[in-house]
Amino acid sequence: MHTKPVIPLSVTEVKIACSQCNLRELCLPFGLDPNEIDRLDELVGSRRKIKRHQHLYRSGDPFEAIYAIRTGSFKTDVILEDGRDQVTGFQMTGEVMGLDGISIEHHTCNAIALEDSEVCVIPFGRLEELSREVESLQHQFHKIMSREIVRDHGVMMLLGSMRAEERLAAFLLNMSQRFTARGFSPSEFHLRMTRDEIGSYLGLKLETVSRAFSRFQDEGFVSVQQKHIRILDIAGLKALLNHGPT
Amino acid sequence: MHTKPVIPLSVTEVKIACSQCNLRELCLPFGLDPNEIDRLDELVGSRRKIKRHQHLYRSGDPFEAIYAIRTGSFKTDVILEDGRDQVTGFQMTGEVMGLDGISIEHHTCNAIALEDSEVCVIPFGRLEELSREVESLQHQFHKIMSREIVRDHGVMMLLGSMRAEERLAAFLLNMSQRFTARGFSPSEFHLRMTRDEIGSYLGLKLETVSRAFSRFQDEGFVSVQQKHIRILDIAGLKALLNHGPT
DNA sequence: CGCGCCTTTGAAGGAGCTCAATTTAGGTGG
DNA sequence: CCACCTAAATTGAGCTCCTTCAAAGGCGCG
Repeated sequence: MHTKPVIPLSVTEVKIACSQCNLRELCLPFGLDPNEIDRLDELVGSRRKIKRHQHLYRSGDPFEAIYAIRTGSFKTDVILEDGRDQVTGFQMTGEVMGLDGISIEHHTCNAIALEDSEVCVIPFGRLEELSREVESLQHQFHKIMSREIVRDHGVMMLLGSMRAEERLAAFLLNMSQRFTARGFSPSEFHLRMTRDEIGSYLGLKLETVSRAFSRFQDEGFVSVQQKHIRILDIAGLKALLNHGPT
Repeated sequence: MHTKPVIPLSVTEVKIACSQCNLRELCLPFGLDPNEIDRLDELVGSRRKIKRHQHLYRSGDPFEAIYAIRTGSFKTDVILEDGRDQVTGFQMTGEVMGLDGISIEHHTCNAIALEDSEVCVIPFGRLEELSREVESLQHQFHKIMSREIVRDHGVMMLLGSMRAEERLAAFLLNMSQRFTARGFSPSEFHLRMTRDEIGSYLGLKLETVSRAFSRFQDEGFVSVQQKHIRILDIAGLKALLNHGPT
């Protein structure tokens, strides 16, 4: 231990700054000038690594910070007293988690890593402080919260008025779009969640999800190999959505 | 007309101030000291009356302000290209509408009055401005946005994993609770929305809603006379929720 | 390489939907 | 003030889509 070699700056120890982060266009720094980003950097003190299947936070935990995903992905879920649970969202890099906790100063859902992941910890009190000084940060934060509300409305729409195959098509198109926004292929990606988790999110049983995947494959819309998805006919999937019931 | 008697201050012309508003405990002024409330008052310039079935705003309208309900009630809905629509929420006095518009600077849903109503118009730019100066206002605004997210998660839970009767029970209990918070009876109230609108919100057809109401009445949980509801057995309704599927 | 978890697929059953008829309430005009 | 008229609500019967229950296959991880 005493002979540990002196490495001036190991790669993993390099301070990861918002200004250097390639996710800044999706995340809190969006719209800030370099000076302001530096101030945000000071605020984002620590980062946390979360292993697959581990909780970032649990429902009931005191709320202290929000989290931006640097690497990996998460699901959030809500659990009822009787044991039923529902996945309320899947989060990807650059997305912010924990906003639900502001309301009652405790988290109201669980955040669980779908793969080994890393998040930036953003102490909420200090974020409010800084956003009182930096207008563009304040506005971007409000946009992020609002976006979450809009997203939730979309899910309500999906759960309330779409058939099983429409829900899955909407889900796949949404994933595709988010992968695209991160510089990945729009048509080929790897789902990190199980059929059961997709089903929970979409208000369907895992068997129904599996059957819908099979059906999409038979129809030539996608190629499905377990969690590996290749979209062959985006227009076809979109068409499924706009035809309404029956 | 010319002989109109001079009334120094007619009741309807009195400036309605946040500081005087009996909804302030539910609304934006919550947690502010009298001085701060006065500053908020200056910001809430105008009020708008909206007649039953009229729109407060429409999806696509440019976003300029958020709205706090002074009297009456509203529904918000989202409409898809294919014509399907879904009610995303019912809003009561003291609740804030329009938060979805912040994200893309346009409203993303319609807000429609369920009865003749009045709202306080809160210009959003000025709200951001003032909340940079008034910490407690900033925090209360964040709480209100967060509450909306939590509420939406609850609806997702309901739509994704509850049976028809559970959904209606949850809906009734939620209404009861919100009426209570406004000083009305927890057990007797008048619904302002139709069965069709309830159904849309709960992801059910209006016939299913109607049948569930009838069933609740047969079981002695509630007394239903069209829109007039009397809850006879709150515990019974709550028990419906905690029994899970099957 | 074996075990467990995830996924796929089949068959039967049920919750909620669709279609349809009737009743009721509330608003309007004579 | 009452009759009318339309919108909303109730109720029934058959059907559909999704669920449930069950079994087998496959992938990945230790």
